[in-house]
Amino acid sequence: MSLYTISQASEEVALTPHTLRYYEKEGLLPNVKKDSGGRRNYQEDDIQRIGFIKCLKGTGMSLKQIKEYGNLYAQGKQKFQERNAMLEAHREKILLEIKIQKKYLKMVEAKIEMKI
Amino acid sequence: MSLYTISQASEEVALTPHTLRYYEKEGLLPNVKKDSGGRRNYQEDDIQRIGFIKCLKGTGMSLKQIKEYGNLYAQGKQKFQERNAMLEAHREKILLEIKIQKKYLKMVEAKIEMKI
DNA sequence: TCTTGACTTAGAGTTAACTTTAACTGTTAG
DNA sequence: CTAACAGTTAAAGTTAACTCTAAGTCAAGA
Repeated sequence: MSLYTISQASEEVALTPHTLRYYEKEGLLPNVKKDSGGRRNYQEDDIQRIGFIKCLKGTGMSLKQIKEYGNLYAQGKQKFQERNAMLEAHREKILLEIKIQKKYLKMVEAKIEMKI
Repeated sequence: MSLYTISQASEEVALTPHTLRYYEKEGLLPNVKKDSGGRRNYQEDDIQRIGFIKCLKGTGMSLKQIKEYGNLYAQGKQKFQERNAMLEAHREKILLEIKIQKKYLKMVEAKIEMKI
C-alpha cells in the first residue's frame, strides 16, 4: 500500500512537499520508499518520524543535531546510551526554556498591568 | 552621572557593545545620552528598556516589531490602546508557545521512557 | 491525449539578526 | 605620552532553514 503520496504526507505533517524532499536530501529521512515510477510513498512510520523531527525542531534543535540523533537511532541499541543522553540533555533544555518563557510572560503581564 | 559606559552596559545586559550600537542604529534605543566626547552613557531606564527588549525578543518578537512597539511607546498615552493590544496579543502568543513546549516536552519524555 | 502531479540536479535567492572588516578618528586614565 | 576604549560609515560575510528557479523528464488518471 502506498499510504501517503508526497502531497498527502505534506498535508498530514504541515510541511510543503519541497521541504519534505529537502529534509530527505539533508539525511533526516532515510529510507523513504519509492514506487516503480520513482514517486515517494510515505509509510506510517515516516509520518511518525517527521512528527518527532518537528518536535525536536520546535524545541530548538538544529537540523544538524536532529540528523545526528537519527544517525544514532539507525545504529540501533549499541548507541542507545548516547542517543538517550542526547534526549535527556534536550529535555533539560526544554525545561529551562519553559522556565524562561514563564518569566518573560510575567514581565509582559506586569507591563500590561502597569496601564501607563 | 554616567551610570554605564557601553562596556559596562554590555556586561549588565549580556549583549556585545557592537550589538548595543546596532540596536541603537536600528531605532530600538532612541535617546541614548552621550558625553562631551560623544561616548554613550546608558542610564538606568536604558538598561530597563534593553531588558524588556530582550524579553520581547526572547519570546519571538522580531526587532522590527519591537521597534514598532517602541514607536508607539514614544507617542505616549494617545497610543496606549494600540500598544497594549500589541502586548496582549503577544501574551497570547507566549501562552500558546508554552503550551506547545509542554506538549513537546511530553513527547521527548515519552521517547526517553520507551528505552528502545 | 492531455493535464496534473511527481521526479531530478544544481545553484541562486531570502530573511533575520547579527558579526566582521576596513579604515580610519577621537578621548581619557595612568 | 600612550594604551585602551570609544566613536564613525559603509558594506560584506555568516548561519539556518528554507524557498525558488531552471530546465527539463516521466507516469497515471479522466
